[in-house]
Amino acid sequence: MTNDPPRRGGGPQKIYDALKADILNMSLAPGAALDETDLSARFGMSRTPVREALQKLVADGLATTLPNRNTVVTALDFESVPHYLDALTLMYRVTSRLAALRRKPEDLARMRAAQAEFAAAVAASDAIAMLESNRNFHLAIAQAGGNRYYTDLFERLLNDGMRLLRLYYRSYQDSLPQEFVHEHDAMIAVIEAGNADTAERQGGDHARQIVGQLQRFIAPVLGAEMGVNQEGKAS
Amino acid sequence: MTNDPPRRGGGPQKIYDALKADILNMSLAPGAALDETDLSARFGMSRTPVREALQKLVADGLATTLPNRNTVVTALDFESVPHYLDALTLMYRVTSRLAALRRKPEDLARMRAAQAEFAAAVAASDAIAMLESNRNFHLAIAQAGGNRYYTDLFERLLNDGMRLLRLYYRSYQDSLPQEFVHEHDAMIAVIEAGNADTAERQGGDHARQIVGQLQRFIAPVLGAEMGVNQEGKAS
DNA sequence: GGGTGAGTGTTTGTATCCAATTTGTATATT
DNA sequence: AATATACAAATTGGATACAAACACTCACCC
Repeated sequence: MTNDPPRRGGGPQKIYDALKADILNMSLAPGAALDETDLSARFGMSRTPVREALQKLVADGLATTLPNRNTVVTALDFESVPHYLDALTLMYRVTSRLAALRRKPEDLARMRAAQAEFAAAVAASDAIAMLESNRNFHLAIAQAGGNRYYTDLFERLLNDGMRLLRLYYRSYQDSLPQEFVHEHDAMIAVIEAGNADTAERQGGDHARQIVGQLQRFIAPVLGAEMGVNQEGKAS
Repeated sequence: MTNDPPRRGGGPQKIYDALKADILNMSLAPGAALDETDLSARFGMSRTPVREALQKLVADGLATTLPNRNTVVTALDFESVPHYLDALTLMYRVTSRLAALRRKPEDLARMRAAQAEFAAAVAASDAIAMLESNRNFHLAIAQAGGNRYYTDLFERLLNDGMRLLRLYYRSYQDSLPQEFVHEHDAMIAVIEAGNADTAERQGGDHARQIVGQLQRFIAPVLGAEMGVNQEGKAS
């Protein structure tokens, strides 16, 4: 039993992974400061690997920086949401179609593993695990298509989706719908059968549901119903 | 007349810009080593900004690195060319359609400026300037569409395309075709007119031409015609 | 000739230090 | 009270130093 010390080079990745997870599940809020000196103390490393990790987060669009200013978690920019949803819808269709055309047995195994985690998270009402495994499930579909240009874009879209949907589910007290479990199962079956047209349609439908979720999220709760004629009196 | 010293923070960007240009025009060949210590000496800066620039190139896919190994210029991977062309074709259509739907006057001005540089480069038989201005022209079209998810992917595709097409034109002694100048003019007119269907079709046609160029590049020159019956005697 | 180990040189990853820039706070002025 | 100014503290950008990891060469052995 050898206890080899870790080889050099893993520091930045460890910091990156931890911060990325916090950003994606909204533990680190949009606009939150990512201080080199704080993070250096928190992870017990010098600022050099911290800076490298932050640069990677910036490259991924998860953090934003300006010269001589501290790095912050990237905002969820309302103006870009329609652009996001447009690209998400297209890429759900593209990745699903390609997965149906090109998937291999090991791709299906990866989808099924992620789906099992998704189902377990839904059963446990664990919203964060659900969002992570959902992301991993759809990423596995994209990877099955084998085109890294599409996969990279889709991964960025899934990352942004995780943050947006965290808001959505949090506003519904993390109540998770079981029908998505069935939908994922159906997706796997169609991709396995190589039915590209149906896969693409399913992908598009799935994206439309996300559009609906985000539309519900921004729907007014009280504004149209709350009486404003008398101070402090709700009608 | 004040001679202010440059503010801090521009070092990495300067290195990045210089290396990126060299990578895109194939002055820096695929696989070429990007040594921190060499570059530190070349740019007259410490390794810290060099490392930052290299990390950005890695994030852009233009350089590739492994732990404790030097960074190299990313290979032009033959296996991914069909994936590349698939994504390129789709994204030419998407960006052209969006540009026709959403362009503003300043977008058109930017397209026209890039197109003027393209025409001048073609007239001067300057292949590198032609490839750069072609990239800038098509990027301006993508930016006119206003969706940064599409623009980012398209920019990556245009970068890779610059490297591939550099090979193509170099193998034709940098002979540049005039008809692309007319095609770009036609694209601008259609986008200005807001004709999304025609714009999309033009985008797809343009991509198909690039497919044709790369197919010609890999066509055998001698293999099918050169006699091999007698040593050293060509038939 | 081929394989192995030791020694040397080079490069990379990280820590530490220095200096520029920004931010926060205290004090003075209106 | 509001604003301006001065100063200190904190953070970032970059340089330098140290050590781990790798590449290369040479000597030795089979």
